[in-house]
Amino acid sequence: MTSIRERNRELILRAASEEFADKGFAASKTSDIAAKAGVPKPNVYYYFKSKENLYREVLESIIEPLLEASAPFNQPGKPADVLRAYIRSKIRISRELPSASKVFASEIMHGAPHLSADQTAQLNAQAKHNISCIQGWIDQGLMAKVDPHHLLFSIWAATQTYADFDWQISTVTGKANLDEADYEAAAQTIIRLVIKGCEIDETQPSASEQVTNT
Amino acid sequence: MTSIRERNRELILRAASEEFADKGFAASKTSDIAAKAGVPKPNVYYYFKSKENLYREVLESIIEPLLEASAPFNQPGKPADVLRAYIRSKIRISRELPSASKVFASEIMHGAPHLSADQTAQLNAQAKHNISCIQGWIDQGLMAKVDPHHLLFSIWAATQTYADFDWQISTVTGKANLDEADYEAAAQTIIRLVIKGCEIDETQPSASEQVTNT
DNA sequence: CAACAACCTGACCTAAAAGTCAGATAGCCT
DNA sequence: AGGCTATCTGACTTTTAGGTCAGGTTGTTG
Repeated sequence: MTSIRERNRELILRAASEEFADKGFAASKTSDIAAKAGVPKPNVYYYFKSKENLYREVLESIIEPLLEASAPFNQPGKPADVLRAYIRSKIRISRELPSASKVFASEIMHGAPHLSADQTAQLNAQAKHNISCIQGWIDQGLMAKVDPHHLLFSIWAATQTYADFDWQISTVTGKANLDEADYEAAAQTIIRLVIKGCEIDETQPSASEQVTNT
Repeated sequence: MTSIRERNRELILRAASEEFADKGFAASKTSDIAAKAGVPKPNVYYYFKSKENLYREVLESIIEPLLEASAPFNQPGKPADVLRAYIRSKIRISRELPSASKVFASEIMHGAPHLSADQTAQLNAQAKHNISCIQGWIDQGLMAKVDPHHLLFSIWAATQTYADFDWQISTVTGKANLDEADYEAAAQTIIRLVIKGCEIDETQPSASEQVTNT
């Protein structure tokens, strides 16, 4: 059993996630990560070749959950149902993987210098798919003409914010940690904004009623 | 005229904003900032005592614009008008002060370790005011019962995202830089979500029609 | 119970980047 | 002009943190 290896890698990865989330890549010290994980510094280098490698593994750990959050878009469904499920997935990630979420956000903020071309492509492809899915709904007259790009940006931002800006959220709400009810209220607020915002205006003729040109 | 001083400070501050926004505080080198500003490194230390000081000044530069963005909440107005104006102010900041915005976001993400107690208090007081303003509208039956905290968080997130996650926005939209029309579309999308989301449901009795209990 | 591999560790090395300084130069005021 | 202050600068010091290594310990397998 190589469970020593797995256990230690896990400990270090977890410590690294928190440290990178707290301070960012550059400001995090491998010695602090080692201390937090309860192992001597050279062990960090024994299991992960370098600080950058360690960082990349942390980053990698969030990619799959992020892609999976788009699952609702990958099967047919009514706009409101898909969007609702998507928002809930996104909020769940912010809640359950706050450190990795923050690391990812920080990475994106600085231009994704550590993301591989492949990872970028995967995320981008999924985004493109979600956008065309929304555009399809609009074209079919199933939802209002809300710019799909900006709609998605708003959903990403509103859901990510619970991981990324947890300090601000804590400060403003006065709670050190949000509980189940808070996350539920957050999800419901975002869902309401999105679903109401996507509802077809009675005054606006739906696309399907309009003449199609070219 | 001490315009040499002012000019140089300005050059360095601008370079520092960009550098800190791009790479974050820890990963930014004072020598790079100096190079970008076109001055020798010791001049950076001559005008600003330390890297941290320089950072704090960059950070400070965004506080006032941020507080000012809440101006619509500080004068009477209908919910929809106030929220619309607020969203436009926020988007304008993301567009016109992208670097400082990013530095601020990064600072908040990492728990605001460089913000003074006073600055924190000011920002928090304004947030509290905006929240109670929204709560007031709800109590008066002027808008739907949307949790004011989460509503604000969503607005902050959705508007900030155009500065913070510009890389993502560029990648997904395929445009290196957003133009006037893109920002207008962004503003309109967010405004639509917020305003529709805050509209009173016909099925839900307004607060003013309900019995008040202590 | 060897002997082989995996794992652990304190002490060390090195590079990079923050910060300093002594002395040069330029602007400004009387 | 003379002198006083502000500004500039190359070369230097110091600190910090990433990374290494030789040798020890522990586990595992025939």
